[in-house]
Amino acid sequence: MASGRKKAFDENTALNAAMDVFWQKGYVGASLTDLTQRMGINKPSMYSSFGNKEALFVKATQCYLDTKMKPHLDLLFAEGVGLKQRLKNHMMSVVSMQCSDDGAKGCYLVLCQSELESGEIPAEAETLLKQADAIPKQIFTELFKTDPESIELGLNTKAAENALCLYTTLKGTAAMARSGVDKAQLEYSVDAVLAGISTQLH
Amino acid sequence: MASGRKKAFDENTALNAAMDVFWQKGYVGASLTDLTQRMGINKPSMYSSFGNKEALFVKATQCYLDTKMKPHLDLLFAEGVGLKQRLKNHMMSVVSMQCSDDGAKGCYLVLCQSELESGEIPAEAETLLKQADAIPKQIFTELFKTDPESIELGLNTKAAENALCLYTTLKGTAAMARSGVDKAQLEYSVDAVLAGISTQLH
DNA sequence: CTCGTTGTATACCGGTAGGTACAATTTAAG
DNA sequence: CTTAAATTGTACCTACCGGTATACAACGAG
Repeated sequence: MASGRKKAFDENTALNAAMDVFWQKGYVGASLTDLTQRMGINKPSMYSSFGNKEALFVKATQCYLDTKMKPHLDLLFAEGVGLKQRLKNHMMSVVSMQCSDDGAKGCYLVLCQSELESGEIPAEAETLLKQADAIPKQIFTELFKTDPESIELGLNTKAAENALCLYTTLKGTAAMARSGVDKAQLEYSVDAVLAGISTQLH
Repeated sequence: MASGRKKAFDENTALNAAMDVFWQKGYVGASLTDLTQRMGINKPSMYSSFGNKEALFVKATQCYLDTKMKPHLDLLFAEGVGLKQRLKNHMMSVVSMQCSDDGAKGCYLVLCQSELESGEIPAEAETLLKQADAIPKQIFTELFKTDPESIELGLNTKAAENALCLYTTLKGTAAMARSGVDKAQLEYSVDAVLAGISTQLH
């Protein structure tokens, strides 16, 4: 009996705002004052809705993976597009987001990496970040191994190797974007890497 | 008259220790407790010798540029070595350092980049970091423009463009190394980029 | 030795971090 | 309207941040 006062804010909207703050400042750099202000709520509301800063970070990270990272990965599996073009589309999509003016910049995962290494991020969030970090690697490798076009081109033997090369290059673009490198330069880099791989395999 | 007590520590050793801490944790992440503990001194000694945290950071960053960054750049100007080989030596040297077990990892400049963007680094240090960030770019461009072999290969017209590509790729390797990518993979990436550039120019 | 100078050690300053106790307020069931 | 459950805002907790006042220890000149 009795079901209490209604929430005066939307949890999902608030979570998106928190994601942006973490994305801009990292886990340690984002203070509760920063977070709650941008979320439009006060601290007790945050604690009752999300648990604590760590739990909020975990949920915000999951939100990033679902809404920001997945669209890029989907381009790798677009139907009716050749392997090479899909790879390019995928990488250019990442470059494009990194260089856009709206929203936060830089790779969420790369941004948190230094905090991971110095042990400033709690255990549960650390596990999630490491799992998320492994996703593109797995997908790239899997794609190279199972894609018909890849096998036809004789790429299967060097699949893992090439997947790793693309994956590392892709991760690099995030750091470059955050260093103020512009879009054209990044696209040129992506082209160069793709050309390099083609050369080595033909 | 009277010349006071002698210092019980070596300033240069202490500065190197401070550099390592900043390198691992960034400017904001490195607390005075972290710093002074690793430097083997207490806070008043640090303040009397270096001024404050900001001044210490500026000196530590200068130390990084002189002792860590310069050796890599020197490889670009080695005598009796071809341009392509010098570029490769230079990039592999960076990869090698990033993947070594001793000392801190990652690019000092990339590490501090997020703090730069969120305005957490004081003005003087910010200027120094931005200048340092521009050095490799300038050197790469200059090298492409003035190197006889480069001109002979007809690279001069696309010099700046290629320099930027190499520069961005190089910066990317630092982020990759910090993400746990191993040495062989990074070397493979460097090879791919160099191959890609050769393809585009011949 | 005395004395001024310099470095070291401890304890402390105001400010802010993450987190919480508590009272006031809103809601719906009875 | 009463009442119990849930959310809200304010004020506060301890811990640590960068920075410093102060007392003490080590030195060299005279």
